[in-house]
Amino acid sequence: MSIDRPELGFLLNRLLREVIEREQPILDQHDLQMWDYVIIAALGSGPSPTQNELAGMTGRDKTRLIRNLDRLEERGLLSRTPDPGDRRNRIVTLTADGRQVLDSCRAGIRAMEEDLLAGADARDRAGFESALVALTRPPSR
Amino acid sequence: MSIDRPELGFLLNRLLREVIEREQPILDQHDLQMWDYVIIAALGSGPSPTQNELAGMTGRDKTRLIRNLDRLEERGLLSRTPDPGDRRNRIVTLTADGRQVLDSCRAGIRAMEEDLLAGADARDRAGFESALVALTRPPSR
DNA sequence: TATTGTTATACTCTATAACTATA
DNA sequence: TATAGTTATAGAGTATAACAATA
Repeated sequence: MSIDRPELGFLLNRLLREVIEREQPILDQHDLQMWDYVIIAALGSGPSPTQNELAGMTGRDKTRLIRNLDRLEERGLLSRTPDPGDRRNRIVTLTADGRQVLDSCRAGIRAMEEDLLAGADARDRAGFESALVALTRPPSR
Repeated sequence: MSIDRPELGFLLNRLLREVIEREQPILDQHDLQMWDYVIIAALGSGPSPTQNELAGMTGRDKTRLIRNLDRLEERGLLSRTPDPGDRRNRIVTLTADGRQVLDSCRAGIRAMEEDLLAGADARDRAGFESALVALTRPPSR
């Protein structure tokens, strides 16, 4: 049985907007749009992907990804190099500068999350994070 | 201290999209868009508001609200009547048909949520719902 | 012929500003 | 003059299709 509460969609929407609003000033410090951050965060969590793979990882359409990559490359935060194995592909890699910006954002965001989650009961919070991870993992679909 | 997990924004975004995806077939059954449902849900949870108040309640811009109200009124799910006290205002009220559609959607959504939340450990789930409500309530701002 | 990256086009959604009627 | 509701216009964001290079 469940507690009586507003619908999940309402609650999740409200909370996500709160998170986005709190992340904005952090990203602004590095002159990053939300999609820029999603992209460099994806690049910082594994081996360098092709643009196509990066599009799949981030959920951004491959045609819309390009503008972001252009800007980030011009700022020296990432580089695009042809794949020697298949020269149709371009491999996207985070530069040292890009890594530094990513780490700085991550630290700021982690601190923001700590502050936000402090608003919940400590025991509830543990269940919240655990369930959130479990529910987000796709059930073998 | 927190468990090691992806960022809140990532998790909340993924879960919200899952919820929206699962709600879509329910709303489709009643030929409702997401905003239509948000609107009739707001109308079903208190005294009949003016269009301006309804815009504030739902977060929808008052100019964009109008198209939704036009469609819903034409379908007989709500009515707009001039406020006798201030004839600039139009008071929006759910009709009996609108109430019936709302109740049907709510039942379907509640069942969907039960199914979705079954994917989490029962104890975690209690903390999840409790923390979600607590974190969504604006801290006196 | 199929695929990657790219560009161009059309379409949708959103934001802003005007208009009317009431106050 | 100011406000609620409405409409119209311009801008941003998005989807789709075409193109060049490579396989």
